[in-house]
Amino acid sequence: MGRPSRALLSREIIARAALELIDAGGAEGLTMRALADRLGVKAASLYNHLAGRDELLDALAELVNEEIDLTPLARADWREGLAAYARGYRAVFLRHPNTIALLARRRVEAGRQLLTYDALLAALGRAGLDPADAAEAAAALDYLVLGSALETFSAGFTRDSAAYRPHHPALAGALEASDERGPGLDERGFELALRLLLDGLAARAR
Amino acid sequence: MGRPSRALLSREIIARAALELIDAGGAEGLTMRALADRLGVKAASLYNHLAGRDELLDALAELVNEEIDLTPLARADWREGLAAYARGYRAVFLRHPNTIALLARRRVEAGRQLLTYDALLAALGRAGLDPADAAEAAAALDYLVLGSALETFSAGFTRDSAAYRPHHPALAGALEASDERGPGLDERGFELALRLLLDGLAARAR
DNA sequence: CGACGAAAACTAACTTTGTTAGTCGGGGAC
DNA sequence: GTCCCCGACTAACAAAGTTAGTTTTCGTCG
Repeated sequence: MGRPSRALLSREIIARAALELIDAGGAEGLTMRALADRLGVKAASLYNHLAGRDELLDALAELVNEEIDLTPLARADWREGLAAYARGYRAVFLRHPNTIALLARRRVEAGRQLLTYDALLAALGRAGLDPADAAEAAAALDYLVLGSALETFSAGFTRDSAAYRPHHPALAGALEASDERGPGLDERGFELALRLLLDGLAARAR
Repeated sequence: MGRPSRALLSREIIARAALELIDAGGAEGLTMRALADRLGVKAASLYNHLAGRDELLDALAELVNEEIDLTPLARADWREGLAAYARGYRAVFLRHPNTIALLARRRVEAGRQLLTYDALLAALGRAGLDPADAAEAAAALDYLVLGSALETFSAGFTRDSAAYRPHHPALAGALEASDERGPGLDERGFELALRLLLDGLAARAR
């Protein structure tokens, strides 16, 4: 075949196809051959644009991280800004749940990461925290946001809540009471944690 | 060779060797052949005890989760109990950081997981939360604990804090101020989040 | 304008890894 | 004492990541 008139691939095109593949078929579906197939190309061609699978995952991590909206961090109302940022972060991983296993613990494109933390710390400064407190608060927020993105608390409880009563009464009672508030325990738990954290920071800032 | 006088392997022996391998050499080092080598055995023999690699990861997840000390959750002082549990959980993953990528999003041995959540919810009930609030609080704690176990906030900042000043002034200021409090930003951030969460829950319980 | 080198696709094949099939020998059950 | 099952083995396959070497096109430099 030889070189085509116009390039069929690019780092970004490949990463987008990889994300689609993972969203549709889970993390195990992502193989170099399957990815090449989806792009109408042979696996070896991918290596003209990426050093290997590991760099593919880097590109994927970049792509997903770019979906996170940083603009809320610039808002004048620091509290609403931090909350909106945290919700947006969580939403991205709810949209791409299958990427989590692949991207957990992967260091993100440095530039964007630094930008994010700088904006986060600036917002915390605006909240009235001194810089050392702001550093700790940023770490705290980071933990909450990442944890809530990774974990689905309620997914582990597949049975009817009554079935837990014999051996796990506290669990059964909590699940039943939560059901009466409607679905969305995960989200309510996230919102609770977010509120308590921001309340605490506001109090500390005074 | 035929069958040996006494079995060389067992599900648990294999899982322990796998954990050692991962702790020493990272997640990529865990291959069926390398694992068998470490046990003085051939790879195929592992399949007499495990259905496959996936079940090996299940066994590994069990092993790591068993390291988490649940006894604090039974303490009369609910607050100290929850804090000690959370610290212990985090400590386990600090001890086995390389397992995180493998075990994130993996459902844990059902029995122990249910036991944990039941104890967690009982402690929250003792704190005075009504059951529906307790469910949300358990999710919130879960997020914090998992997030802080997975992420090392400060690991991304390898340069001297002054080097960030030109482009990321808020970040530079926060890192410098934090350094003056000594090392351990990650831990301080975790402790901050934990304190604020527990404070908030205590207030809500009243 | 023509030659040349780099880029980007290809084919073919190698290596590593997970896994399965089938073999062999020791120990407990009858 | 015989039987048979368990748990080790050897051999081999398939899938996946990767590399080598080929071909064709494009852009650039005389």
